[in-house]
Amino acid sequence: MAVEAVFSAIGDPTRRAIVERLSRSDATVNELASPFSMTLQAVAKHIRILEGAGVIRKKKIGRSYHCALNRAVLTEARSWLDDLERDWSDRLDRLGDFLAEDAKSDRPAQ
Amino acid sequence: MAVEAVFSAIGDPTRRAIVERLSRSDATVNELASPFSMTLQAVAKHIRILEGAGVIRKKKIGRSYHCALNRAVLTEARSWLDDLERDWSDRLDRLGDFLAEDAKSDRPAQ
DNA sequence: CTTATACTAAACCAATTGGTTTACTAAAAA
DNA sequence: TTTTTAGTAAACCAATTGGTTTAGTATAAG
Repeated sequence: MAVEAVFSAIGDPTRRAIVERLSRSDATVNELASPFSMTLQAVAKHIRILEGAGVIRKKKIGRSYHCALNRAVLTEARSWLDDLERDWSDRLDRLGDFLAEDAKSDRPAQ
Repeated sequence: MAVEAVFSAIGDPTRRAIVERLSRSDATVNELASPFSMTLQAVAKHIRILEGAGVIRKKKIGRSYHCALNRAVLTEARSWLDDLERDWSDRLDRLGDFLAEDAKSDRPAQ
């Protein structure tokens, strides 16, 4: 599916917190919202974005909505990073890193 | 360190394209900008965001700026996803998935 | 020296985002 | 039945974002 949507979904700190929370246990929308100072509606919006990206699934049980992570999509995101690192490593094995000497300084170039 | 900034940085499609491009070879700001229809300045802004997040490094050589991926930070992002998946899997091993197809009336864990 | 190149810096603008409030519905509790 | 709970839906708003243009700086080429 869309790795596109996944990264942009977990790019938001609130949504990453929700995802982390769900990695520990499934939870209802209310349970997910309670740690935040924002309104339930705001959190519900974030949840819908995560749902739209396929990061989580939601299911109505009684009058509450239970949420759970969708492993497949998260695995896809990880694969994107895996592939990236592999391509990068392969290339370095062949060519060497012309920026290697600067690797220690984190400062942006000027 | 700031997985925060990393995910929000690669949450943008233009910036992900830049990162993918850099996984194949290092490149100058001009080289990175050329495939895009937007202005050089717009791409330069994206590059600065990636740099600020620690995803890439930039170095002035002559009058051009050369960019390269910063493996460490990308690895961190991958670790976040790894940890997430590990926590999630561990929990499922212990509890089972209440959203699994036949939908038992399992209460969500706290 | 003069001009072109490869950028950076900053002002500016429209569209998107993240939040609010207000209003609604379905299910459980009293 | 009436009320409360657990949400959804939508209008609305301020701040951020992603783009532009204009202007400036350092280096290389003519």
